Amino acid sequence: MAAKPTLKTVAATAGVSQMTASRALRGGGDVSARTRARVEAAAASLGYVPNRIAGALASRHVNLVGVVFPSLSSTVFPEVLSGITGALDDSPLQPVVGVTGYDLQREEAVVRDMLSWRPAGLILAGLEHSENTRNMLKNADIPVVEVMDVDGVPIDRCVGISHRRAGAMMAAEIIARGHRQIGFIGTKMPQDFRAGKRLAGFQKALERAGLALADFEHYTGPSTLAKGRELTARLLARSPEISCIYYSSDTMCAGGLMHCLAKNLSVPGDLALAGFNNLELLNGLPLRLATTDSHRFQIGKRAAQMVLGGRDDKGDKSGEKIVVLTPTTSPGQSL
Amino acid sequence: MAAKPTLKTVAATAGVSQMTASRALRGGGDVSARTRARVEAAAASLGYVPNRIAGALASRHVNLVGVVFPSLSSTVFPEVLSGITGALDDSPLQPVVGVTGYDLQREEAVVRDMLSWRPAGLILAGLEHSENTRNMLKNADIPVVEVMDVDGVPIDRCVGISHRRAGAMMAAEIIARGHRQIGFIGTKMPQDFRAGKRLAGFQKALERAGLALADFEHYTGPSTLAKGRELTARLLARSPEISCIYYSSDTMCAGGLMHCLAKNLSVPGDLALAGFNNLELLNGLPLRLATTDSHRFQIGKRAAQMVLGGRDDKGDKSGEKIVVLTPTTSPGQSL
DNA sequence: GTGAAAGCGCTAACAT
DNA sequence: ATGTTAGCGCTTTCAC
Repeated sequence: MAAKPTLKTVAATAGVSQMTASRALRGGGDVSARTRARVEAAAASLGYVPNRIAGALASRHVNLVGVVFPSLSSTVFPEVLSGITGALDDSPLQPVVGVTGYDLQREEAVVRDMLSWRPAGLILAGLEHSENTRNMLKNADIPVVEVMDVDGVPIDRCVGISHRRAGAMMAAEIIARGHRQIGFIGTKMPQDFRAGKRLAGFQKALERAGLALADFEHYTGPSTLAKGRELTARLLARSPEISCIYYSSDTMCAGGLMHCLAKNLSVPGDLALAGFNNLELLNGLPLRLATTDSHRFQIGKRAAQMVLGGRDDKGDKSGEKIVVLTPTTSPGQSL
Repeated sequence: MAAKPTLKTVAATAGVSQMTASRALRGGGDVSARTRARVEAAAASLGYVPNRIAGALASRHVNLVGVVFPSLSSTVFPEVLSGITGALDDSPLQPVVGVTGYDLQREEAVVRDMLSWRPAGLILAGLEHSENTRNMLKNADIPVVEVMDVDGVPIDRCVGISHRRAGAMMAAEIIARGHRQIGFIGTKMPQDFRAGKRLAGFQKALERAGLALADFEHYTGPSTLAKGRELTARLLARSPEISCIYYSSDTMCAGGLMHCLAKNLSVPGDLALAGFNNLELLNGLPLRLATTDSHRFQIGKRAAQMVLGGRDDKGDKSGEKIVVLTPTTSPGQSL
């Protein structure tokens, strides 16, 4: 097989200069219809695939947006991504995803790597980053959007909800329904800052009502039905007086419901349950679980719009730099 | 803020030539410890981020592996991705993900786009592609690995299971347990070739046993608990004689279980259920559902190894080009 | 161990 | 509407 054809080859085949071939293929500038057709035919016959590396180097424009997420294993971040993709779909930009595994050192490496490709913008989850990451991002000179969380000081732009507030809101719902013995099941906090903030907001609201958490369980790794079930069983075995459990994730909460189904506990009669995120999963359950919508799709969409609006070539540096969405709490049938 | 520092800036600051700075930063060749330290200090103080676009153009090496999946919304493809990431972790290569939405035209665009960045390899789901996609891939001159499915002719390399066989295997389990009135619930086939092949294998096995599908329901879009529940209800309402339903996804099957829980149907006494994939979700359910493990993590891992082994610089073109994994069927407690 | 020259494949800017 | 020149920021190659 011959060496990969370059623009030069295409131009020669079409009998025009490289520049004309370049223009013709990019559909831009003034190229006569006949010339364009000839160039396109040549490109097609040669199986020419443009080399964007060269193109990007020459034009100093890269139509890529870096997206850095802690994980893709729950449906949470893919939904944010789908908001991003949607907003980028009728733009020249394309998302490139990197995953950190909730590890700030790894995040630093991923961000460094993304920046080395000189993307048009960067979207990343959370406001907590290593010192080096923050510095790189500050000097990157591209729109940087931190998403999901607004409890903190963003580097550049930011879209999300207040997780402290989300926790406090659910606490209010729970307290209003008369629960006094309240348990919590959540991820080990240092890993997941947003879950930690929800718990903090939740506890603060309890305190203000003269209450405190009756008991809690922590876990590491991904949220699963099985873990939710198991930890619910364990928590209840140890603290049978608990009448309501707040989970840091809907998946865990659904696991709690599975425990109740298996043990014939009535919800919310014997045990009330509340989760977080408003995942699609909740729709098929035998009972509507209490949850708080985190507006993931919307967050992704707004973030992408911020990147689009914040690029050099746009004068639109005016747009909001911080967008605070309001978490929506629904009590369902489980409180 | 000053213009982004380049290698030239770093070299000047460190008082060495560009070449020496380049070598020092890449940790390669012969550079004295003192020189290296000076260069590193200069780079750090300037906040230098190397420009890989230039590096890639000059070296003609890109340490990226394109990964093209139909979707990231179920946990299926993220699990394959995690297998890929795991295998790539102690290599210089990094995955870059593209999503097609089960649309072959979009796949063509995504592949074209990826190839224009000259990745070191490409991993994509399925064996069905547009004519153009196949041609691009054939001429790409990099390892191309088609994953998930082995029922067909791969372009280059391939790792997966036979979905026809998976369907046939589950049919055998179901028939062996005496079911004769068997229903099917699955995605609209043209969209998802693998689901279609499972159904084909399933039906063929039924035929060989002198049976036929009693009834079926199709749906579009993602598999959800809610849809599983709803379609199960609809199917049973129309064909109450059905004693077993085969679903094209565990999520839908779990939705079927939710229907049974809500309607107080005993499983498998009143209705037997079988899904596909062996998703983590199954672990927390009140009952172990029958399923077939599709070995997603393993598939990702092997695919990444094939890319690593197939690169130009490796002589290892010897390795297997087609790896057929065996789907593992488990009847659980629902048949 | 270090440096100088050449060029990767394309596009911006300026001709014509 | 098309061509020419220069150069993007780095690495390869070869020289010392």
